[in-house]
This record gives sequence, structure tokens and C-alpha cells, in this order.
Amino acid sequence: MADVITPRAEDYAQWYVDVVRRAKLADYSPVRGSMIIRPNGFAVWERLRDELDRMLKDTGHENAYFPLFIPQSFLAREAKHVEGFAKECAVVTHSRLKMSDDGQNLIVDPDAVLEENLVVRPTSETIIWDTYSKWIQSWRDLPILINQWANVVRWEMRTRLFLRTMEFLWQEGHTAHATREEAMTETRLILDIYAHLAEEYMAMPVVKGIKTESERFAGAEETFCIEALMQDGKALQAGTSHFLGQNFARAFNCQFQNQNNELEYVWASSWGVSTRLIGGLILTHSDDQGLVLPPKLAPTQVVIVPIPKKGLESTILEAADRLARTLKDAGIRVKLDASEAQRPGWKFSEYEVQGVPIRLAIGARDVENGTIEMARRDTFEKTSVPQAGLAAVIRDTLDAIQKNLFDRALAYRANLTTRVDSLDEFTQVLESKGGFLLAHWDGTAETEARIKEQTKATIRCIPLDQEPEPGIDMLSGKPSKGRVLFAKAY
RNA sequence: CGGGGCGUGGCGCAGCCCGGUAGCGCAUCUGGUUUGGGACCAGAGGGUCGCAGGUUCGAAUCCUGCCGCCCCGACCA
Repeated sequence: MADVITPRAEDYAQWYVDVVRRAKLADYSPVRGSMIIRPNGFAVWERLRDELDRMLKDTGHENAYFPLFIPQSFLAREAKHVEGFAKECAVVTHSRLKMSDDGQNLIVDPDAVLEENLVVRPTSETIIWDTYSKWIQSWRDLPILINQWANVVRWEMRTRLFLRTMEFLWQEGHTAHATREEAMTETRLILDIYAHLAEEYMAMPVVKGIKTESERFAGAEETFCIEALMQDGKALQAGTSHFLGQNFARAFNCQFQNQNNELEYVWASSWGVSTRLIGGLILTHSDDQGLVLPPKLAPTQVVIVPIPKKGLESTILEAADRLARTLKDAGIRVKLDASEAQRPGWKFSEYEVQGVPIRLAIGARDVENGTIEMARRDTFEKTSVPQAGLAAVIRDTLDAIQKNLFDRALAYRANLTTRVDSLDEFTQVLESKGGFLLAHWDGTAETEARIKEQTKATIRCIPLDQEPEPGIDMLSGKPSKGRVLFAKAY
């Protein structure tokens, strides 16, 4: 199989933006740091959303919607939560504009100041737990398994298309449970669902793990995450699932009477994935020709390009149309581009740039031979296949592409995952090839901070699926229970 | 907020040093020939040169102030 084509590291940021813009996924908006998601980009989001939504519903979750504006006082209720989000909030203070006295400028009407500031949600825990406190009285009211698809705003200093924008789309789940165990089981279930979404649909291998205290979600007792490795050797946090303990229940006085007739605080989880996943998808699979989409998430899986020939236009088009219908009937997302606005060569390039997994080209030669030319986006391999039985070949090829993308991303990650035992080695590997570094850590925030300061690498997570391995912290020399995953992160 | 860079048709840029009334590529439109990997020929439309002052007979170009954007750092799904 072809190697992943990795752009030179110093051009990586530019390459990324080029892929996004050329594939018509998104543009920056006139507002600094926020993004216009174009139809091509939104279609990918819809695919991700639909698959995740289905998995959530299959596991008993329901969708609901909570308001965009949160009273400022709500945010103040959970101490760690405020601390974490205070520095990145958009705040609404007035309800009206008016023309200035000289009639020249539109200004904020000083008379329209709000009694209480409203914060544009950076996340919805507070408003949701305020609501849950009204919904929950008895153990019979539990569990509550609610998800919402929404937008949130975080006033970030530096932004990048999809990976970090001021406003982003996501889903946020907020569950309420009668016991610690049940809330923890939910937290872990969601982590597994996220890992499944990443690996089976996005073809993006992830490491499941636990965040250290300093990387933990503001207000959580434990944060679980999936971490992926991008082609430039940097890590991307692709999703998080938080065990909130009783922190938010206490902050919002949400109690229930249990089966022993005792009053108890509700146990909670919250979890989310965002449009950042699209950034992850791009940074995992795309190459110098543009976007590469895994078949399961490609809005268009197969594009058919007719090659016109004088006098045979309608014959060729009829054959193309018939094959398109066959594929559609077989449940394949197919697009026939019979537009006369562009020439075939132009279309070939365009669909490559847009990441369509399979391209079929049919011309006079194929009509005569009963064949069609099939080209794979992942390997650029071209083959001539019989029109008879096409659907089965396409289905197999889509599966093969999906598998190949995952396999090569996994191989890539394996190459860029290094076990290191000294700080020298750590620094040297980090600078020469980057990637994931598995190293021992004494478990203290001090050591973690010092390593970050010295190397820019952070602990991405303490991986869940690994054998305990006693060792010695490379910086402090203190004992360590096992290796943790370091990397430079997005 | 600190360090660097840049603002010129829709996009990407040249022109600025050395002042003379705006040009290139792509895109767009029209007509024609084409069509198995981003066609070719001919023609056309489109710009208060970021904003405001100043110097000058004359400013995209020189001077002053302001605004905006991008990259690097602190923040971060």
C-alpha cells in the first residue's frame, strides 16, 4: 500500500488550510476566529452526527435543547468550573442599540443594560443542572440520559479552521444517575462509543485514557479522553467523557430520595465531541492532492464522470445513469456528474480535491466493452471493471479503502510512538520525529508542569489499555506506576 | 499584551526603494473549436490601491496618525 503522503512539517499549517479551502469545507468569517462551514464541510459533519446520534439513541439517550444564554450567576456556582471558563466567555450586557445623538453612529443604548449579564454558553452544565434540580426528586426520576446538538462559544486567542474556532458545533451529553457506579459506567460507555466512532467511521486510531488532574475538565472528578495522532506528529484530543461526581448536583442543589428513604446528591456525567473531529479527519488522512474521506463518512462515496464523445453523448450518459441507479439501489451514496460546464479532466481533479473515495469514468470505449474505469482516492490505483456486478465490486472496494485508511493511520502512529526512559531521549525524539512518547511519570503536577515548560509536550493521557509497569520518573527520579502518553498537542 | 510580517479588481500577487494617474496570473462573461487527467483561440467586464491627514503641479509610491489581518508566545474541545 502507498505510504501516507506527509507534507513537510514547516508547511503543515499552510497545507492544512489549503486542503480545507480547496475542498470547499469552510472559510473564515468576517468575525475573527469564527468559521463558515460550507455545504461540503457540513455534509461531513452531518454524516458524523448521524452515526453518533444513532449510537446514542441505541444506548437509551434522548435529544433535547437548552438555551444559548446562561445567567452569569449560574456559571459562578461551581468553583472549578468558573475558574476554567471565566477567561473565555462572551458576555451579553445590553438588549438594544440606538443611533447616537448626532445620528451618525449605531451605539449600544446605555438605558438597555440587562439586570444580569448573560453568558453565551461555553458549555451547558450549569443551565442543565439548574434544570435537573427541578426535574429530579425521586430515584424514580433517574437516570436522565440527555444529549443536545448545539453551538457553543469560547473566546479563544488563537484559532484554526475546525480545530479551534470561537464558535463550534458539538454534541454535549449530560446524564444524571442514582449511584456513583452507574454514572461511571455511563462515562465509560460514552468513551467506548467515541472510540468506536473514531476508529470504525473516521478510520482514525485513538488511545483511550484518563486525563491528569491539570488537564481535567473544569468541575469534573475524572476526565476520560480519546487521543489521536496527526500526520505532523502532534496529538489531537478528539473527544472527552467526564465523570462529574456530585459536584454539579451540589452546586445546583440537585438531590433525590433514594430507595432507603435518604436524601442524596445526584451523580453525573457529561461528554462531548465537536466539529474538531473534521479537523482530525483531515489531518489524519489527507495528502498533497487534497482531502481524503473514509467511505463510511464520505457524503458522496462514488462519483461517476462520463467521458463524452461526439455522436455518442446520449449513449454514454444513459449507461452512466443506469449504473448510478444500480449503485444507488445497492445503498451506495453515488453522484453522477453529467454537467457540461466542466471537462472530464477538471472533474477528476475536483473530486480528488474533495476526497471522494471512488471515481468511476465511463466513455465510448467502456460502453463498447461493457466496462468502467474505477479509480481509488486512497491509492490512486486505476482498474477497469465489468459493468455487470458493479455494485458488489464497489462495496468491496469501499470496505477496502476504509480498512486501508485505518491500517495505514495505525501503522503511521506505531512508527511515531516511542518508549523513552530519559529526559535527553525524550527531548531528542520529540524534536526529531515528534509523535507519541510513552514515558514514566511520578504522578505529580509539578513534574508534569516542568516537562511542559521544558519541552512543550503535555501528558495527553494515562492510557487505559496497558499493563502496569513500575519504573522511574525521567525527571524527578521518583517511582512511577506506569507509562503515560506525552505529545505536543493541537 | 510582547516579537515578526502584510493590507493593491472575487482569489493570489507585482508595482513602492527612485512620485507622472494601475498591471500580471487565476477566476468571471461572450463566441468558436474541443472533451480518456484541471483545454485552446479571440474578445469583454471588474479596482475610492485599508482609513484619515500632510508634502507636492501631481501620491499606490514620500511623511504622520489610526484601523484591520496573518504568523510566533500566554489560553484551549
